[in-house]
Amino acid sequence: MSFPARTRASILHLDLDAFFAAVEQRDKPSLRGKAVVVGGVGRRGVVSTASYEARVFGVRSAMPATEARRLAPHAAFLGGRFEAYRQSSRIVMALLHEFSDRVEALSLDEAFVDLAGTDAPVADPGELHHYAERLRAELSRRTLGLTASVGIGSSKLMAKIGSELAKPNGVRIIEPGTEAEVLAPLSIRAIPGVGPVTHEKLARLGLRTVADVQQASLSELVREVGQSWGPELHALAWGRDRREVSSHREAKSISQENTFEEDVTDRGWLESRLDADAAQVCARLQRHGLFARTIQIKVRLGDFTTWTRSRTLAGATDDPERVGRVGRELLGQVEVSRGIRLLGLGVSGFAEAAQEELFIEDEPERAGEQDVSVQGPSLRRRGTGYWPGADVEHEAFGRGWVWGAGLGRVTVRFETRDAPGGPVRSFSEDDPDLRLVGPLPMEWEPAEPAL
DNA sequence: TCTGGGGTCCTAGGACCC
DNA sequence: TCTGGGGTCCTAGGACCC
Repeated sequence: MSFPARTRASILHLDLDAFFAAVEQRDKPSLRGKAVVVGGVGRRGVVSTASYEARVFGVRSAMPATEARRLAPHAAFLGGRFEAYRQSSRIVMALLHEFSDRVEALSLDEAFVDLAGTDAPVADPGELHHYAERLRAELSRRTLGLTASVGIGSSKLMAKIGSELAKPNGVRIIEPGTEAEVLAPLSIRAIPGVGPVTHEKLARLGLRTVADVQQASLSELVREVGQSWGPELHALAWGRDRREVSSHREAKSISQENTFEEDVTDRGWLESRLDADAAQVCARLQRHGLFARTIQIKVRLGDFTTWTRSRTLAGATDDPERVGRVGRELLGQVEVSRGIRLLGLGVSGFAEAAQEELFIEDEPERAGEQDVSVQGPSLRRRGTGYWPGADVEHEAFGRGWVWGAGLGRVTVRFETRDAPGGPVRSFSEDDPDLRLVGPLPMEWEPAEPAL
């Protein structure tokens, strides 16, 4: 870490505004200008994204859906269409790659771009502002109306702080040399990595703003938040951040987990869930040509107590039978009678080739090995049926989206992006003329998924 | 009707090795 | 008779991010 600090505003951070909700409003004209909440629609769902109209009522990301319904009972609560979000995300990432070959996607709706060495006018704030506006305009054009906020600064930290200050639908350039003074008045929560726990620890020391942390002694910070995070936090408070934009980050783990509608005490049923999870996780391993050595399960009880159990094998594998078997054995170490709220399975410790096991560890044969049919406590999940917000097509009425579903009925609003104002009709859930479909294709969609 | 799902990174203790 | 010391791997838990 001896490379010099950047002296130019050459890092750009882009953040799509209320991304999931904005895609829904774009594709569902009757929801434009309305409160829209995207998230889990089950009993135990949480909010992924709230439209700005819903935020007026206090609805926020990560909030329990029950609370969101209480705050904004009239809002549209949708289950989410990840195919559509991925589609628009690919368009945005492809656009960013036209500006620089160093793009680091942080999630579907966020990315860093390294502008150094490109034709971006990084030395001229006025020109740079125009440049960012051209990028945002092109983004809106290609995504049919989504908006993004852009921050540009001398580091990842300042670019991200900039896009936060620019929200929604704006640009903020933080000029080199002004970092510490821009940061000073902000809450320490503005620094990425400072969550509720660190916030509380620092508040107990009387530190609330970034300025407070700038003035704090290093030893005090180390004592409170640790040997690694203390010095890091102090540096970030002064705007010192030399992290590079890295376009090729390799995955370190793959996992899958499910929260059940009701707590589960049936061990056999949980074991069959682990087999299903293992199958999906291994399919992803195989798609990426990877093999894993460590298998981990995660168990959450009704009272939110969370346990993990893991085992590292002598050799790497992508075999769902084997991963499932290890998962079930790990579950054997866990008391299940209090009721399980969440069960998950993950793999890590990747290798690019399988290794022969020198010996097979203790792996008892199970009776009824092939009986893995999954049924039981209401795993009414998407994919098995209709959910609010889903794209559907009807033989006679054409394309529309699910307005409501339940009690064997589905209500559909027949409208699309550019054809608003169609009729609303109800159908039986097993009406053969009605089916789930994927999102409509988009002109700027790149041929190959960027992944 | 409290609290998703997919990740990353850090800490700390014990085993084991030299 | 007190009980070195450092490095690496493994396990479990926890903070945090979107």
